[in-house]
Amino acid sequence: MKKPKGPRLSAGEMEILQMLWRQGSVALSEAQAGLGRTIGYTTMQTRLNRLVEKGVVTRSADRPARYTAAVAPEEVSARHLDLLLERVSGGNIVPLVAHLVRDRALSSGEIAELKQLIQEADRQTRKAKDVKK
Amino acid sequence: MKKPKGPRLSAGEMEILQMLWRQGSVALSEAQAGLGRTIGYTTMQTRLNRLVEKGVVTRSADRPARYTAAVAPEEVSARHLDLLLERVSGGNIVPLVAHLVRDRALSSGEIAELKQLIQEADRQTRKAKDVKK
DNA sequence: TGCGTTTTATGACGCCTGTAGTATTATGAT
DNA sequence: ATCATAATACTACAGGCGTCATAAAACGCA
Repeated sequence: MKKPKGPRLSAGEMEILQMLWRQGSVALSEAQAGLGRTIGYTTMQTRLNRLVEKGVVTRSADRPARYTAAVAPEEVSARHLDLLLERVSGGNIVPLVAHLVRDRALSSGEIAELKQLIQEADRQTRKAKDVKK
Repeated sequence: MKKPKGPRLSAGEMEILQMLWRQGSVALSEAQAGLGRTIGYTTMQTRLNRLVEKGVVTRSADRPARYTAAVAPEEVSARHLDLLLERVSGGNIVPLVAHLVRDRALSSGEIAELKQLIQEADRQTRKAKDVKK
């Protein structure tokens, strides 16, 4: 299994990436407008180009060039999350989940989904144990 | 409720903070040694001092000054996690938890704890609904 | 073809962070 | 009191990122 372990992305760079994930593929002008707040046209240009140099965004060759995210949200987010997990609780997921579900209003639907997830994990665990034993 | 919303902390700064959380309170020399890898003595000095200026670390007045984290791990981590949550799934915790429990070997104990957590959240949800209705 | 508009390319600047060298000051042992 | 050592202060510098201005090039329409 390869571990690309892409370059470090700052908060601001994540902001751009999110926008690209939302919009799909954008021209410079659209990118500028598509970002929530307002920044200079050439600022967006610079930032996008730097992302391209980093390899996380691609730029089309056609005239009004279109910028597209070259990395999947899951990919980037997973790395971030794993890092955070390591930091906050040494890889232990329970405290993390605890924080997530505590002090937060969950809908019945979400509760159901969560139960589902745990149930699945439970099955996996049991299966693995059977094999090992 | 106040929202201190501490200053932005880089990965490197988190590295220092973690060390302080582990060690409790350290002198400069200990800090240098306590970090996993090796960096210059004055480098650690500069970095710690900058953290002090930011208010996330305190320095004692006595001679070999002792540096101590001024923020709790939960505090910082919670902020990071909430940011990540916002980024990765627009505040939706289910996909995040999904990633956490999927592709990861959980012990039976962990499974139990997770079930417990969901159960609790479930109770909260029902109670709230009763009140509202 | 000429000209205004849009797109792209470059260059600049300041702040933050990691890195560390050098200078100064306090301590402690003799 | 003196001198080596340890601790602290001060200075410097480079690379990354956010910000943009200005210059150049390509387009499209009259």
